[in-house]
Amino acid sequence: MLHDPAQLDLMFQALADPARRQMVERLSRGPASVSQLAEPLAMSLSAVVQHLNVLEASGLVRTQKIGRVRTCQIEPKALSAAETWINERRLAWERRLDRLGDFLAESKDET
Amino acid sequence: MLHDPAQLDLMFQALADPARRQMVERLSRGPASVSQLAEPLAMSLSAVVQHLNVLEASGLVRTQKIGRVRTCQIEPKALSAAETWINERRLAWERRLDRLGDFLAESKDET
DNA sequence: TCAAAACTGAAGCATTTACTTAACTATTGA
DNA sequence: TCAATAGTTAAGTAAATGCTTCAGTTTTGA
Repeated sequence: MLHDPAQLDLMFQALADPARRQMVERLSRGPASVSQLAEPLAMSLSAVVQHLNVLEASGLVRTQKIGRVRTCQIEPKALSAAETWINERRLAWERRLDRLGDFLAESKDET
Repeated sequence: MLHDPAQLDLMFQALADPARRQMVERLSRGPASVSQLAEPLAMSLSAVVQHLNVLEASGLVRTQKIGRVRTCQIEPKALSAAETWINERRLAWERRLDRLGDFLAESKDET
């Protein structure tokens, strides 16, 4: 599950659009309806729904419809998958730089 | 600089492709030439160069050409911009959930 | 009851993406 | 010197993206 390439594709792709990031920012401050998400965005409601579908497919956002209102909220776990991938890369190159540092320090000692 | 939407677009877009993530993973273990990056990928060298251009434009990767070999390495600072954005969202909803928890606890007291 | 509110879905369109092949330019090692 | 190596660039293409408009469907409040 974790590290599924296709899952990460969808996640990063979802975050690669400013409108969708804005929607995620809004939702990180609390649940919202589709209309509320649309309000600050300069595009049709239809376009917002399409962005929302992308976010939902990526697992970043979960929605439930009650009556005629669809309420959206962030799925915290999903975001951490992206975070984990980035952290692992960072760890890898930090470890590498440490080893490199050690190597250089040793080389210096050997003069 | 930090939080520049266009910059984040490029970054997340760059990470939204499995081939490019694989290249980043390879580079997080140390510098590599274009051919070395291409070796595990089932696509033409030309395609790899194009992916590399995307990574370079996003700021995630820096390259320098010496002789006929282009050597590529990760730009650590760039990755942390994406990390920061994600962390801020996580912080926002964690704070919100805390407040919500407090509110629910208080409501309970008031019975 | 019935118009307004809140979406939803389909079709169309311009742009971007992710490749391909092919032709090209430097560098280098024997 | 000169063929192999390493990469670059351009052109073409199929598919995906990010919108639009328009024509629905449910719900709901007066």
